[in-house]
Amino acid sequence: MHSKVIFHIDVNSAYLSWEATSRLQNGHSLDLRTIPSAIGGDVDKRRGIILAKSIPAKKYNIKTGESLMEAFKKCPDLKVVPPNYDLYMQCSNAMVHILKDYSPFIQRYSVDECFLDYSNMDEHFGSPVQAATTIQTRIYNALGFTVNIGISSNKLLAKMASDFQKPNLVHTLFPEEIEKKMWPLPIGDLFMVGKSSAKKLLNLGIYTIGDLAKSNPDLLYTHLKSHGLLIWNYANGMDHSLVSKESDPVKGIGNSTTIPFDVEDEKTAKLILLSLCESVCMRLRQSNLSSELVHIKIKTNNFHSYSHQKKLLYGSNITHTIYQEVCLLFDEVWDKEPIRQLGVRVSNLNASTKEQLNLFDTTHKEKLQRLDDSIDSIRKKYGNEAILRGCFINAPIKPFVGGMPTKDYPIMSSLL
DNA sequence: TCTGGGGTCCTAGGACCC
DNA sequence: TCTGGGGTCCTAGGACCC
Repeated sequence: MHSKVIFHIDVNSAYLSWEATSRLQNGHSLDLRTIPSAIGGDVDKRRGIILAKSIPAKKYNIKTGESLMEAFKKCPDLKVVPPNYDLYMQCSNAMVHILKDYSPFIQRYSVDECFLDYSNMDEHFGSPVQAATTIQTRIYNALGFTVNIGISSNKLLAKMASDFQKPNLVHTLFPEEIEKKMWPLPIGDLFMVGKSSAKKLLNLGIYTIGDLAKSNPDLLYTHLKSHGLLIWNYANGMDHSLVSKESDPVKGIGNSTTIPFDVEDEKTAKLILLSLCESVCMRLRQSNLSSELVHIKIKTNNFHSYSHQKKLLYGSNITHTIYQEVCLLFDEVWDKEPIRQLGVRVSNLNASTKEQLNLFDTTHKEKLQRLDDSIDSIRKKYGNEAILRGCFINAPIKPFVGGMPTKDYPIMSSLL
């Protein structure tokens, strides 16, 4: 009847569930999911926002993205725990490992969300709802956390369905159910309708997803350009994107950091930029890529952001080279306002080849490249802070800033 | 005492070329 | 004195996602 059957698997309150599960496995008796709790950053380091919350915390109207201070005002007893990204990656991998038993077509959409193509699989694991229920139970029994699973004939509808009532539920949203299940929802619930689009739509008298579906696409184009047509299609349940096994090639690599204090001098700013370049360039090299476009971003202490970018004549992944370009960009654009956050990003990526180094200055560049290679291998062996540039000694700056998605974690069950 | 960090895609405006 | 239009590339900024 349905040509395709797509599942969207979404971990309920992922960071918080994973932390709760991990604590139970490590002998804690309290389940964080049963009390008002949240995963949050460090207030002292000016990173104090809510990253995830428990369902009891949700009842206090605590929202992801708001500051811890606001959250404490709503719920003084809120239990806040710092994030642990390594744990999240392990849990995510363990879940995918299970999902692979039910279809070869799985797309990791984020650390806590997957699409799975269940088309023509009924004879193996039963009807879509039966299979989804089986998957849910297996994940809970093996790994200790709950997921919502949305089922439909395309990815958009499956994703919308997994967002219905939570936790630990399976929902369908086939095209014939759109009118009843999706159209009454407020416009902001639609995938790809954020704050800004919602505001424009409200001004046009469009309040629900149904209103949007029935609106005139020409009008939408006038006010929201191509994005208007995209969300009109979504409101009508139309999406033809495929569950893609291979993850898209990386388009860019970046790291940014909020500094615990306002930076008012060039020297400190450049130290931070160097530490960002260290992590960005190491990631570049690990992917065997080089970059032809370097980009920096500055956020001031009053939250004004601006950026600057530059094309390179030749691709590079050498820390020293990228750092020099970053410094030039910084000098060209910094307006001397106190800095809260700095970011470095590289894009226009190509497979790195050593040939481009032969054009000129060969010995110098080869030396730098060998330096990077040795630093990389030391860090790989002994950790990112095992080796650091002399300028970081006695400086109040971490010599290596930035998260790196780490691969090849053992699956979780082997840790339990 | 406010307000993270990792991404992708789109658009407007200017430069430049024919 | 007036005054084309098509195309591409580049940049900065904004919107959206998790």
